[in-house]
Amino acid sequence: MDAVAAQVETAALPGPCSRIPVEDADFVRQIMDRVGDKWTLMVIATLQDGVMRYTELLHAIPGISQRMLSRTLAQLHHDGLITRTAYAEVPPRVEYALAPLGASLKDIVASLIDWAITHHAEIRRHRALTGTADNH
Amino acid sequence: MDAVAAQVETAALPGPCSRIPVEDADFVRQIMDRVGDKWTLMVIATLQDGVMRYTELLHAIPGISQRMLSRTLAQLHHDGLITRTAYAEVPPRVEYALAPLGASLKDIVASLIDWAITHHAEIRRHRALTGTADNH
DNA sequence: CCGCATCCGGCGTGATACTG
DNA sequence: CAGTATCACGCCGGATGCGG
Repeated sequence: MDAVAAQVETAALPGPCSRIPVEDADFVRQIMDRVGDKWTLMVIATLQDGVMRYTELLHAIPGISQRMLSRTLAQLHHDGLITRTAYAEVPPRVEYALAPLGASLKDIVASLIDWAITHHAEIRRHRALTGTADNH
Repeated sequence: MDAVAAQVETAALPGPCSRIPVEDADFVRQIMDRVGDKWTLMVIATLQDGVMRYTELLHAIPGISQRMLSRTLAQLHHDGLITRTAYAEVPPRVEYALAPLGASLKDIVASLIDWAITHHAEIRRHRALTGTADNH
């Protein structure tokens, strides 16, 4: 956990990055559109474990639909974050894994998950305080 | 890489998703639903600089609508990630800033942005290769 | 049989206009 | 200036069907 945190700090250290360069803001937004998607994050997080098949992912990510899984996998593959290996066999088998580019996101996503596990109780407490108002 | 092989073996173990504790998986998903939202990430990233007003945020985050900004700010405030300070004055003034809980996410979000800036060129290149950037 | 493209219903999302 | 109400559109999810 600390190792991961250290990596995060290392990545965040180049201080002046606190403000997003205006000329990069658009690119950042585009990337965030992909990476900042809940299913994308969940898929990458799940693929941390290694090679997985379509149905495995479908089962490992509760609540995701086949449509969204297919689309997310296609996007990730299209962006070069994951690799897709299809075996022309019977029964058919398709295996997904993190490409190097996706692996570079691994630590960050792991940090996010770590943060979620660490702070979810606190968030739920805050939600309870602010009022029941569970957002739609 | 040997590390990759190790991960494959880990995945081969019976049971999905060994990284995320099963009992926390649901919580992780819930948190990811919030944190894994593009606007949430953009708002937190923008608030890294410090205190900001509604219109400032609206202008600082290209493409966000008033509705989504209000909603996102309300959610973040509801979850205790940001603070909301309203001055009963004319003209009205509302200032938003990261709460300690949100500040704990700062480094991770900064890493994400850093990653986006570092790799967006590579992603765009992959997109061009995979097909004419055509999303069916 | 698994992987995934397609079709349709419902809801979240975004642009505009309006209120305090 | 800060935020809400309204409406039309586009995206998400579930079921179905097909190809390999």
